[in-house]
Parts: sequence; structure tokens; C-alpha cells
Amino acid sequence: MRNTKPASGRPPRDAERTRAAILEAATEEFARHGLGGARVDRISAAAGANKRMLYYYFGDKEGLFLAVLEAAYARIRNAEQQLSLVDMPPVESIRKLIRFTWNYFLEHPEFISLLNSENLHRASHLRRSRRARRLNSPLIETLGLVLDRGGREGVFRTGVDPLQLYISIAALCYFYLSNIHTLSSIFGRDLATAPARSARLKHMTDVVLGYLRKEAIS
Amino acid sequence: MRNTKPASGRPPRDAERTRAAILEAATEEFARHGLGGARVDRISAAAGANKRMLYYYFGDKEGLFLAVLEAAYARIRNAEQQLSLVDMPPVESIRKLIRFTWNYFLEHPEFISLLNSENLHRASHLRRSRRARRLNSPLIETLGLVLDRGGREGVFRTGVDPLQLYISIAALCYFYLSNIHTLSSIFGRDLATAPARSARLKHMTDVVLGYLRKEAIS
Amino acid sequence: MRNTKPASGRPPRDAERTRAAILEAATEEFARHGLGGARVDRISAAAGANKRMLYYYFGDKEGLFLAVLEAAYARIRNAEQQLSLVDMPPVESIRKLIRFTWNYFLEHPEFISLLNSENLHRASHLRRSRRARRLNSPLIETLGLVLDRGGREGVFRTGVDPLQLYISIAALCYFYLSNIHTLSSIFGRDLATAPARSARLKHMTDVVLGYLRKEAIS
Amino acid sequence: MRNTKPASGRPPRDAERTRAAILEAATEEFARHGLGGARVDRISAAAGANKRMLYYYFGDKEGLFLAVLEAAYARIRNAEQQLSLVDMPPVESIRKLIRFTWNYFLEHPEFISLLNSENLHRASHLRRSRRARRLNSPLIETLGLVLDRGGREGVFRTGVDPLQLYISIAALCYFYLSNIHTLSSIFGRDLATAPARSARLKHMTDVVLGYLRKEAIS
DNA sequence: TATGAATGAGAATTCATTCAT
DNA sequence: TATGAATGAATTCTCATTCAT
Repeated sequence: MRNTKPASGRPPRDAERTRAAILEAATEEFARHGLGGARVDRISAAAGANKRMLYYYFGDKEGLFLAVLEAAYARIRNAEQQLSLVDMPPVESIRKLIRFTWNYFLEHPEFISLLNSENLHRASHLRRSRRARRLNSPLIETLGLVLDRGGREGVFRTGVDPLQLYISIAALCYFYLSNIHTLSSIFGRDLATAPARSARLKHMTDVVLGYLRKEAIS
Repeated sequence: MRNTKPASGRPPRDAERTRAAILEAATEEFARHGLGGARVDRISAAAGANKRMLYYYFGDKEGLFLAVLEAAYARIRNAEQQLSLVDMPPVESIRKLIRFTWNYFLEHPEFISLLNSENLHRASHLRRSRRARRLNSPLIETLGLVLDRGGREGVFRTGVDPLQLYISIAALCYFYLSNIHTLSSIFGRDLATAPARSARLKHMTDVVLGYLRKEAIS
Repeated sequence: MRNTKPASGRPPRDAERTRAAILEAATEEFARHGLGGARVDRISAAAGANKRMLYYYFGDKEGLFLAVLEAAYARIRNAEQQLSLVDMPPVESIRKLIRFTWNYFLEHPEFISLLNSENLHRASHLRRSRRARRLNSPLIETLGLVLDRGGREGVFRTGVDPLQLYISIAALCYFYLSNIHTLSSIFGRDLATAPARSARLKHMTDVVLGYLRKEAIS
Repeated sequence: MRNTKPASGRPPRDAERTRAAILEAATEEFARHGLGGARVDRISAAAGANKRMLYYYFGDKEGLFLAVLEAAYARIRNAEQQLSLVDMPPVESIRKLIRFTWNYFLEHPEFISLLNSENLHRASHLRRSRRARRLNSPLIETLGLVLDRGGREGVFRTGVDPLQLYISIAALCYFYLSNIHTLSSIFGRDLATAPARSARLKHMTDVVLGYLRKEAIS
């Protein structure tokens, strides 16, 4: 049993701890430099682990990258699960979902970077991962319930595909943050300031709720 | 235009031709593998040019990457300039803008990849580029005019920041396409099929126009 | 003999068993990949033993290689001892010896590989081994007796050095089998088929008996 | 044209020379340590070439090994071609062939080592080589002519397969030399001395000619 | 006896870049 | 302008071996 171990400071032969340290260091490194730019040496150094351990636990660089991706997905899915969207007015649910998504991306820039890297490689790692597919968000279902209730209560338009909406919410948050540097540079306007961020959150909420509200003209 | 060149023997104006070949090959390579994963050797091989030429014309790998980025931006700005949004009803203008953005991303996946790479590096290349800043989209201004007219005509809500809206439109298109592989993999639904794409275009248009229409409740 | 062990539960005399398992796995690995190409990891994995055990029992990789060599020699010497060459007509003795050598090499390709590896290293391991020197074949003596008798009986030429003859018989068998792949490849003729092997055995017997028969011209 | 180059001492940018230097150093290294034990670093150092050049010219370590093998085969085939066996009495031809084979192996111990290594790997490199198959020895044909003539002249037995005989001659020479260290060690008799070698040459000649002579009893 | 974790030196291979011509 | 040869520093990965338990 694992918890029989003495609670002494940083035991040197703690498999779980070493594994976790490598994973954390790798997350940081891959997020900063991408898969191609990441350096195995830097990862092991940052993890305080022997380089060999990285291969011992994860096979190779790509295996480590996949493990990092899986862990990042597991974290966001886990956070989503804390979110309870059903016991409140639908408009509030949507607000909450947008706020959550926005804040999660804001607080976990590494998630955005990792996704970008994986997209560059056409999801070749995730596609091979059984574990990742199991992480299929249950949020879609919940969002469907919220949309249904909003429809029944007459506050939302009907016929909205929850997956499309989910993707759109993620898109509005993700793109702004992932492209914040290029956009700021191109448009000569610093989009990373606190006021700019607040304005963005408001805009996104307006867009989504504006779209969802009843009495459409389109 | 290429046909200004003299139609003499084999190497007519090799200088320009070599440069262009390198740039094209590099665009492909950087789009496929990112900055860190791109290989100078592959680029020169694909361009049919000696490796030395690459350095001769672009200084180094990063200089080449910047040139590729600038060219990609120049192309989209150029395409945007063909777009005339002012001489039509505002709703039509918006539809047209969304369709344009969507199709451009669809037809130029390398643009998405390159942007992703540049974002990974926090826009460090673009920031240094004078030329890129001059590429500041005039579209924002045009979009402002469209929104104003829609407001005056009573079909659009007022007070919409054209930059925010521009970013949102780009976001809705970009994210879907850039993440199409991870999303398809995670949600077990092929988002790249023609029907899926049509559905997406419709959804995005609905979102934007739904948001813009008058009589808001939010 | 193995059946002296108690037939109790799972690990009866793990010590001996582990040692034997390692030795067997190592024989296979060294035969397949040579000393330089053999992998300690693969050996311990194949033996189902912890890597540490390998060092515990054999000191290091080279020690293990030597143990493997010694065991291989012990096996062939042991097999030779079953062979009784003296109680039959000399011609029959020689036939039997050739057949035995041929079959032994055929059935123990690992012996050939191991010898090749050791030769590559200029017998540096065997030279250090006291045990190996004790394995000095008593066959030479027996062969001497056979040749003497054949000489006395007038069927063999006289003055044949039994060591030279022994080496020649081994050579004729060994080379064909050890080089069977390169020879087949170079001469475009599959030397490993059953008919090819029979032909070879006949040829070798002809060569040796043809050489030994009385009435020489040379 | 290559020979237009200035004849200055060791031109630094001579492709052919660099290639040859690497090949020579590699021959030595592979012969001494086998494929698995050879070190790319040592090869490039011995060749006075940058390590990168090795990959530039030969692809990888195995490609280099194959090139070394092919060159070694080309050398022996070339030497064989100098040998004229037809214009002399058959007995002399055979003597000459044995002497040649023996001396060639004696003077080119690297050939024996390389062959041993290749055999360890089941001729996997040679099998892939078109060039090696073209090196198919024309000696077999010549040997067939010699045997025919000997048969017609009544000095040799008939019905001898020249390939079998060729293999046997090679075997008698090769095995003694390739196993000289293990044999000396096992039998406690230094087989590498000059007298021992002379005795071996005589023995081998006796065996082959003894076998070939007419009036068989077997 | 046995084990899984750990190590550091070193292995093959690759990289962006530059030189001589 | 262009080229093939060359370079040295990295880079990923592997190895035999040892440690703590």
C-alpha cells in the first residue's frame, strides 16, 4: 500500500512523486515551446529528475506529450464537473458557463497552448488515446438541458444545437486569449489589460445571450 | 505578376524565383510543423534551392518565419480589400463578412497554423515587424460604418465595438477550424464533413445576426 | 539434474532456478545479437528476473557472457562424451564423428553464434577462464586412436595430425552453417534446404574419407 | 572533372577523399568491434572527419556497415580476378587456389571479422544489397573448368560440385583463422606461429588434393 | 534473495549555420 | 547568385550499473 510510506521530506524513491514532477515540468515546457521546441533536458532539469526517468515512465517525448495532454483535459473536465448549471434560471446558467470558460482559460493559459500544439499536429496524439475519448464532456448534455428549459420557459430561441453553442462559447473565449499577442500587435491596442478583459467578457455574454433571446428577426 | 519576366532560357530572373520558391516551401513547412518542428533542410529541398540561399535571402530561420508570416498577412489583407461591404444592406454586409472569413480560413489552413505558431511564441516575430503593423486591417473601420448604418436603420443594436465583433467573427470561424481535429476526436463526431461545415456556417451567422438584431432583452 | 529439486509450490529453489533462467535467456540474447548488441534489460525481462539478480549471480555483462560461453562448451563436450568412437571400424568412426559434428552445429546454432562473438573479441573471455581450459576436448586423443588403428589396418594414410583433422572436420561443418546466409545470398542458391544439407553432409564425408584413404598420390 | 583539382596536400573539401577516409576507418572499427560494438565517434575521429559527414555520405551506422561490407567483398573479388587458374595443370590450380585463399584471409583479417559480424545478423545487410549480389564469384565457374580438366586427364575424381569444393576450401582456411584464438586457448597450443601456419597450409592442401585424387576407396 | 526506482555517462543522430569555390 | 561539403553544438534516447528497501 502506497500510504504506508514514511512522511519524511521529499522521499527520493517515490515513483508517484517523480512521475508527477515530470508531468508538471513537461506541461510547462510544452506549453511554452510547443512539441517541437520543447527540450527533454529542460523538462528533466525542471522536474529535478534524471532524464532517464522520463523515458522510464513515459516511453518517449511524444508519449510524455500525450500524458500532458490527457492530464490537461482531465483537469478541465474535472473543473467542469464542479459546475452545477441546472438549478438556476437558464440565463444565469449561460452567464455562468461563459464566465467559467473565460476564467478557466485565463487561469490556465497552458491549456490553450497545449491545445494549439496538438492542433498543429492534427490531433495525432489525442486520436491515439483511449483515455482522452472517455473525457468527452458531459457538459454538452447539461447544456442541452439548459437550452431546453430556456426554450420551454420562453426566454431562449429553440432548435439550438448544444454542441455548436458550446464550441462557439469556447471559441469566443479561446481565440481572444490565444491570439491576444498577435491581435494586440496588429491592432495596436493592448487587449490584455484588466479593463479590456472585462469588456471582452461583457461582449461575449452579450453575443451569446443576444443570440439566444426569443423574438428573432433573422 | 509573373509574366512580366523575360521568357528566356532556363533561369530567367532566378533571384526572384528562388526567393518565391523558398517562401512557398517555407510556408508549407512552418504550417505543417510549427517553427520548432520545421526543418531548414526540408524547406530548401522542397524549394529546389540551395540551403545557403535561404540564409542569403532571409538571414536565418526566424527571419524566414517572419517573412512567411508577413506574406500570409499580406494575402489575407489583400483578399479583404477585394471585399466591398458598404454598398449593401447591413445584414447582407455581415453575412458576407462571415462567409468571407469562413471561406478564407477554410481555403487557407496554413494561415491558421501559422497564426497558432506565432501565438505560441507570443507574437514575438510580428511584434518586431514594422511591415506587419502597417497591415492593420482597414476592415475594422468598414465594419464600424456597417454597424453605424445598421444602428441608424434600426436593424442593429447600437453601441457595438467593431473590433470586438470582428474578433468574435474571426473567433467563431477560426476556433472551429483550428480545433477541428481535437474536437472531432473528443466529441466523436466528424466536424470536417461538408454538411457539418454548412451547419457551422449557418450557426455562426445565426449567432452574430441574432446578437446584432434590435429589441434586446439582456 | 533438475529433478533432484523438491516438487513443492511455486518458488522451490528460486536461487538455482533464477540463475538458470538468466543463463538461458542470456544464451539466446548473446547468440542473437552478439556481445555488443545484447541488452541486459532484454535478458532480465526474458528471464523473468530482476535485473539486479543478473549482477548478483554473474558480476556484470561480461561475466554473464563468459558463463554463457562456458555452459555452451560444457554442453558440447558433454555431448561428445556420449560419443563412443573406438569400438567400430575406423571408417565408421570418422563417419560418425562428422555426422555428430554436423548435427550438433545444426541443432545448436547458438553455439556457432557464441563462438563467432568470442572470436570477434579474440577469445578474451575464454582466455581468462580456468574452467574453459579444463574443457579441452578428450576427443583429440580418441581421434588419434582411431587414426592409428586405421593406419595399422591399412585403410588410412599415416602421419595425420588428429588436431588438424579435428579442426578440419569442424571447419567444414561450421563454416557452411555459420555463413549460410551470406553464402546463400551471394551465390543465389538456398543452402539451408534439406536436400542442400544432405548434399553437404555427403560432400564433407567424401572429402574427409577421400583424404584419409590409403594409396595417396600427393 | 575530378582530376582538375590542385594537387595540394590534403584538400579540405574533397568529397571522394572524405568518403574514402570514413570507409577505411569504419572497416577497421567494425572489424575490431562488430556492428554493435563499433562507435560512430571513433570512426569519425579516426577518419579525421566531422561526425556529420558520416551521415551525409552513408545515411546511418547500418548504411555505413553495408558500404564497408560491399567494399570488402569488392576487394576480394577483385583479387580473385587477378588469379589465373586455367593455364596450368589442374593439381597446380588447386594448390594455387588454396594458397591464395589462405593468404588472402591471412592478410585481410578484417574480411573475416566483417563476415562474422554479418553472419551474426543473418546477412540482413547483404541481402538488401543489389551490389553485393553482382559480386557473385566467377571463381566457381573457373573451378568447374579446372575440375573438368582434372577429370578428363584422369588425375581427379569426377562428379565434384565446384561450389561445395569452393566452400570447403574457404571453410578450411577461414575457420582456422577466425577461431584461432579460441582454438589456441582451448587446446593450449599456439596456432598463430609461423610453423603452425605452414603446417596448416600443408594439411589443407593434403586434404583437398587427397580427396580429389583418382582411385577412391570410399 | 528479490525488487522497482534511479543514475550518469555515452550512444546515435540531427540541427541550424557557414565555408571554399 | 549559387553550390556541395563541412561544422560543432545540441538533441533524443539508451546503456550498464547501483541504490534503498
